[in-house]
Amino acid sequence: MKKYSRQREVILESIKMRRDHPTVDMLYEDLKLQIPNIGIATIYRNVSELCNCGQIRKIKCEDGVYRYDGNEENHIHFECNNCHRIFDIKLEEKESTKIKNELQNLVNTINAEFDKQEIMLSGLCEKCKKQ
Amino acid sequence: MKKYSRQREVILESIKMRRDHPTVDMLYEDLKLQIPNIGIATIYRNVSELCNCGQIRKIKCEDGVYRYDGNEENHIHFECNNCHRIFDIKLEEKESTKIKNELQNLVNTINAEFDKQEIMLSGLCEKCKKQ
DNA sequence: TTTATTTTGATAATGATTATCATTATTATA
DNA sequence: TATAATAATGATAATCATTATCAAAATAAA
Repeated sequence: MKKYSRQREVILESIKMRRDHPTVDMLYEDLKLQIPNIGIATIYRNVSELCNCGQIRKIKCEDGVYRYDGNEENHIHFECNNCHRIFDIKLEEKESTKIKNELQNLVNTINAEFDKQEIMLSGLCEKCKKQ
Repeated sequence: MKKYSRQREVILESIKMRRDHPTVDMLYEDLKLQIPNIGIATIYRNVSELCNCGQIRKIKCEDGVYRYDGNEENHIHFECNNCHRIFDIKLEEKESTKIKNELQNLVNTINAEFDKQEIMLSGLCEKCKKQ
């Protein structure tokens, strides 16, 4: 049974708003401004819950700290090896289904049932490659 | 300057041999049989080094623990949501270049410089979907 | 062989995440 | 509406993978 909480609402709203793939700590710093006595454990609990019910995505980065993503568009991720920011690369509908089909075919080769995908690219972002 | 060590040699050999994407702990348990007094810090140090020089790959799984992969073939990963094993899905040369080209095009849309990719799929493996 | 340098193993420190638990907030019911 | 039942919170302790430290051992160079 899911019970309403203002904390969960504010956490979800913040993640959906932001495009910088925040860590729990980043969310904590930000949300303290709205709910000064919010506990960091509450944020851990809720991002975990929100991932489970598919409202946000968890992404694993090079530094090993989880980041959270509320972008609902079809997209893949690009992490810069230098500044370690994560960029969303939007997929057009056509591209997205094309990639999904290719991946589905690959999954068929091991007779598995395909559910989710996470494509993480890395290299140098536009800014960092100019140095 | 890289100095030889038997430990590093044995660690690399074990990772290249295995196809089960071992964690550091799994490697530790195994390698103790060959080098009984090996320290777990030595394994951490060396897998990290071997990743940096591109001899093996590090993969991040759902449980947050790093696993290591010495498979040199072009492949992507599939993690079973039930048994949490990780399967390699081999890419034929043609497929591999096709995917790389598609990803290259996507990276171009954000003007970044493409270096590496990691495609992680998930769902149910052949065995687990039969239950 | 001697010296310089790197690696090792043991272990302490770190840091992100999870577990615990009394208190508080939300929902259901009388 | 008041009360009981249940779930969520905040504080903090516990966990656990990984990293840092450092004296001793191994390797390479002189």
